[in-house]
Amino acid sequence: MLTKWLNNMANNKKDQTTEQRILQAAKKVFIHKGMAGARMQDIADEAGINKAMLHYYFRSKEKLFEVIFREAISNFVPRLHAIFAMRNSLFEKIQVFCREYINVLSENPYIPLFVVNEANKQPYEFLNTMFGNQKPDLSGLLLQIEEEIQKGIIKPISPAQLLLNMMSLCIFPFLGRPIWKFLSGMDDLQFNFLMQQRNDEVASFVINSIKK
Amino acid sequence: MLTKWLNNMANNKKDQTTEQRILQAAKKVFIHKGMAGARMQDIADEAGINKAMLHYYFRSKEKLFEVIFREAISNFVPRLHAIFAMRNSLFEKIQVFCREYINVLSENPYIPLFVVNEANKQPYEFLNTMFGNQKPDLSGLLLQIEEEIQKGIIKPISPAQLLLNMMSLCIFPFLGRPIWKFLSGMDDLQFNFLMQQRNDEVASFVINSIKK
DNA sequence: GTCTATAACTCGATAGAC
DNA sequence: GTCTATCGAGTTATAGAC
Repeated sequence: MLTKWLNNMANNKKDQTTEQRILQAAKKVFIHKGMAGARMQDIADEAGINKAMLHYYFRSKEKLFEVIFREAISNFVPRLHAIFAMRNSLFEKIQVFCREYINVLSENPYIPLFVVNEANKQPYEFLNTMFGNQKPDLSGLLLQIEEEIQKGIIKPISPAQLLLNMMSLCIFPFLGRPIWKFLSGMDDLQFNFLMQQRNDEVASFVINSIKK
Repeated sequence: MLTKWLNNMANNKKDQTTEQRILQAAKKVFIHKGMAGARMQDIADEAGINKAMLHYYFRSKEKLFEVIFREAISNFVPRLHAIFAMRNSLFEKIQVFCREYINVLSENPYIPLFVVNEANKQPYEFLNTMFGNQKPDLSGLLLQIEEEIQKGIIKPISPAQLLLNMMSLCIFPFLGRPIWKFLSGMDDLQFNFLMQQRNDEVASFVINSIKK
């Protein structure tokens, strides 16, 4: 057990357990090709093992996919819930929303494409599973926006549009990354720098737009 | 020929040629399931014809996909090029950019997911084909932003971030549509209304944020 | 042009030796 | 635990009658 744990700590391929190598390979292949496009053979090749081993460890392609997916969102969804449940001033909320969102996605840059694809195929079923049958409650935030407009603190704007704007600004770059790199000619290093910079700037961009 | 043309004009299924019905069905299925997830049987069923007819008209699944895709972007890409090539004031440019972008995508709401997916699989090859080996030139717009900041017309902002913001605000809603519908509880009608409203509001949102 | 039947192939899954 | 070999379901693609 200790040996296994020690092995787990090493990132070196040779020191990884087969199970870990499979998980790492599957993640990569599923992200690039999606559930339908991914082949067990691709995953086996990527992991440098035999196809039969995949079934030995995870029984089926579907189960393997599920493990990957649950691991990916297990850390992600609670943080989303937390963001929507916060009780701060609107400007603070916007700041935390953007920072947390971009941080979470920077750590898991493949999640947006993954989620967007599955959600497009099986919206209700997939998203329900993803959010553990408990969808984040937007109404608190939407109501707060409404109130701040009434009070004259921010400029009039449709609360739904404002929230959609925030989501767009935080999520899109991770979906459009290859397109942006192609158009701008940036390399990975430059793109990552852009994302880091963005972490500070997005909230300001939103707040600048609505503050009086 | 005239008869065929007249047939083309009718949207009624019975008056369409088999070829048209296949294309329409294929579009629908490919959008919902992606290239890998789509089944020729699904397309045949959707078109109300036999599977063999698909091959009679388009030889292979790959060729059919290609036809759908080329048709989809043939109208799309030139308009993108035009947007970047415009010679107006920055605020006018932002307005046209957002309006044109959202208009184009409202007419082809499936393109973003399509492009984002393909671009993630084969960035360079795919995007080059898509843009006809002639990538839109961002530098004009980026330079103009730089200049307006120097002149003190707009607040300081990284030109790249500003452009990425505009793209995010215009494109993301079409990718995140099912997620947004799930979270907000909106139906298709409400969502489409949101997009129409957005057409007017996005440019204002951007301009509000950067104008002094 | 359209259909039925079936060949050819891909891919997930399993059996069984080591 | 790991491998090779192979099965069987599901799919793309084609042959051939009408």
